[in-house]
Amino acid sequence: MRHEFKKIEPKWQKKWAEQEIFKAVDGGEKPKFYGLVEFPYPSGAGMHVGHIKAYSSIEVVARKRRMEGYNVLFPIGFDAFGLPTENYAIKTSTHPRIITDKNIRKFSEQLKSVGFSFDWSRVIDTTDADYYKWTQWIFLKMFEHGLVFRDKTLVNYCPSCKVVLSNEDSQGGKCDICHSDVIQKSKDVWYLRITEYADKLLEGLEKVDYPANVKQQQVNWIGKSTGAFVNFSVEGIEDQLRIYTTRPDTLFGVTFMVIAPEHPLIDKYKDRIANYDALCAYRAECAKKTEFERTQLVKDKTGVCIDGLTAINPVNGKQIPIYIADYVMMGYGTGAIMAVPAHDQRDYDFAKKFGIDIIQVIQGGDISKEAYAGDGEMINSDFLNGYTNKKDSIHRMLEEIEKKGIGEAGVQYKMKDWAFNRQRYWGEPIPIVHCPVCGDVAVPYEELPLRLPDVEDFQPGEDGESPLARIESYVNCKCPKCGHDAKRETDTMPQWAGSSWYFLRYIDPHNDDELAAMDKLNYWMPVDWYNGGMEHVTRHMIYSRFWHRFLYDIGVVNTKEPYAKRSIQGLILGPDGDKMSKSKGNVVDPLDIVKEYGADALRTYVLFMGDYGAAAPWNDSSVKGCKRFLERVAGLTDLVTDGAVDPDMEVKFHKAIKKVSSDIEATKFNTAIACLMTLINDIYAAGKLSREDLVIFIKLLCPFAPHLCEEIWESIGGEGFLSLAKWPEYDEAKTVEAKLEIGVQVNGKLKTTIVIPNGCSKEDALATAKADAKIAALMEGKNVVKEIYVPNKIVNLVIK
RNA sequence: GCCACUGUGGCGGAAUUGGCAGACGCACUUGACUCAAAAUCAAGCGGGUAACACCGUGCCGGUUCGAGUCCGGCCAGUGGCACCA
Repeated sequence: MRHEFKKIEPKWQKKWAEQEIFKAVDGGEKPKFYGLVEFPYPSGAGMHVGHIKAYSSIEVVARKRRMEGYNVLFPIGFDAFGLPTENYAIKTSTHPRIITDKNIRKFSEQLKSVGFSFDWSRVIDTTDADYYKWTQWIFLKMFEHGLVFRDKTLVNYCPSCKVVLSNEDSQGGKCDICHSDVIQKSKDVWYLRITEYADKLLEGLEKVDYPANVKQQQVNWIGKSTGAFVNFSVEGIEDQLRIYTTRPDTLFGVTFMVIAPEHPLIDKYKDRIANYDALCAYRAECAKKTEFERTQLVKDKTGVCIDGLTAINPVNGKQIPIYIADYVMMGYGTGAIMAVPAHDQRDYDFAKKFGIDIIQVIQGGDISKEAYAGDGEMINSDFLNGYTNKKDSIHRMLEEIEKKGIGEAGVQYKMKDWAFNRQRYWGEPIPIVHCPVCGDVAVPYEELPLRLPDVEDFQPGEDGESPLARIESYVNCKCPKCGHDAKRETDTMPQWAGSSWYFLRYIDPHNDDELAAMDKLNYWMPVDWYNGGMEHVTRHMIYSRFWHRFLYDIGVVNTKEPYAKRSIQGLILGPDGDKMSKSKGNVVDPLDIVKEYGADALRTYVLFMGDYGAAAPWNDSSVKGCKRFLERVAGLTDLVTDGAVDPDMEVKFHKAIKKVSSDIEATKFNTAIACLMTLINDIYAAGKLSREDLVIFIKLLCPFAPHLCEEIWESIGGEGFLSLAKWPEYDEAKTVEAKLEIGVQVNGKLKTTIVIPNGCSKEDALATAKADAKIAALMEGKNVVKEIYVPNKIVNLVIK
């Protein structure tokens, strides 16, 4: 048979669609498998080869599971709210709804042309009011449970996109969307109290099957530290200066304190501060710096001493000066620190610059040169002197602190609360009404969805106001509580909202009464296997785990964690080895590949190109290699002959079933395909194969190249769809050859190989080895000191 | 600076976890077929040698009968976090 991919690929795609063979059924006797891939953002550029690689892994697993007799849910949808579409809408004066619909159509066609076995009856679109109704519903539930709050604070603001960004969206001080510098701006911000879930998010990681580096990154992101809050009294004022430290046991080494430039203490006591103007000038200077500049680790510390406020060290009564400096951040801890220059490099640099005393309290290092952060005996520390164990000295100091009532043990997280509003049009409207009498009032649940009104102009306001703010009919409303004239919140939710729960909606996508029915959730959840990119490990995954855990806590879902298992795909780089980008002109369009080599070749190649988790450059010639392989597969039909079973070939097939099966589970798709290539080489070398063996071969290949395998199945009179046929099984006893070739070493160096029967005794193996002419020559006139035989693996003779 | 990972032919990458390094694919070379080219088929393909020997998994050392794999110390690179108190 010839491999006419242009003819057979559309043919089978049509048949699968018509007979809906990938449609998931809720419930039943079969075991369930819920495979999930990160749904695409339907950009105008269309599908990227990266999408193909990302989806092909779970595609292969889902197809294998179906053949193994599972009831499989493998859905797809579109994460369609967001800035790129809105920016395109502004540029082209086209409504984002029109653009989104067009892009979704294009994406769907493209996905279908690759033959992915998605259940197309469950497609969701986050911009569909029937969908975002439930996004809003979850938000209101969080509001109801005190997880939503509003604050006027300094936020990350992108002056180019005119939008407030979360920390996650402004990593490195650059806007995640347009990459311009993010500035700090005082704004009214809606927050989700994700920090309240920090411990639950950490705890949840213990039971899930994520790659170790993924877990590690999430742990780092949450950034839990344990330490103590200590209150320092300040001479002449009522308020205490509260600090957070991880080393309360170094309290005797405190020689100054530092507060963040934005610390409220300064304005509160400006009358007592002699150099208030200088402090304000310094503060203005800091505000000009971008977050990025400010967080650069610099030796050259800046700051100003507060003239008029002096703190008292609560353990020894010493007077200590207070500085403001921008190396202390308002956003972490209490925005104030006790500085121990002897044992913290930042404090050390600051003390050196400002000529402040450095008191060593931990023995070790050379503090004339740098701070000592290691362990050692406590010195100059009164009752702590002589302690050598960090844990013990911290414990002892905490006792003292609590006894004196000057503080308490506490924890801190690097993770901050989630800034949740955006001053943009193309997002879920935040269902809150501002009433002059009642304050912030939730839109009643029965009024959901709160629909996004149509507007003509999507341009954000100059002062960073949402385009919705200009629509009076939308803004002006009555308070749902008291009926007073009120105004709607006009900001929308961030891009991450819709993707924080989408996997739940696939389970029950058309339910008008609930986000998903509990019996269906009970059946399908958790997601058994979720594949995606490393870039979503700290944002989307943390957010969705947070939402899911909240929904669990209020009894809406049945599992604490949404994803039982996570895998990560590596990037596909351009043929030049650089990251693919339009500007570099090294982008590969998957549709071009489908046209030239076929969907099966494309699918096979993206999984064959290398270690699935690692980045690898695209190589057109290698795609050709995969196409060549598929042509040889098609040619197998011409080799089918009746006849006796070839025992060598039988072992090869059983080994292949075993390897392909286990490699798929281990995301080692490259070696699974290589194994089939080796097998086909062996078949061609033999020049024939049985019909039964051909069936095994196409079953093993079917998850990778389903169109061709279906076509072969049909051509040899197979019944029904191969995609639903039974996955082959192997017999462990038949995976081992009767005779094995093993290496023979002399003094640890390989000299030759011998053939021995499988499971042969040490004596026989050694005798065979010694009988070998080459080995015999090497042993001539030498004594054998040691004889090693590792069964079925190696013989090593140590001679002198 | 901190955390995690990686380093193997001309290239992408294998190596049952301590047991024949380089599977499989690409590229390349030679031959067959062809008027010719492409495609296909056959053979070869780490270095070295006429052939052996021998040398080879970033570098230095160690453990072991045996190390790509384990240990110690470097070097280089990737990803993430980052004045986090």
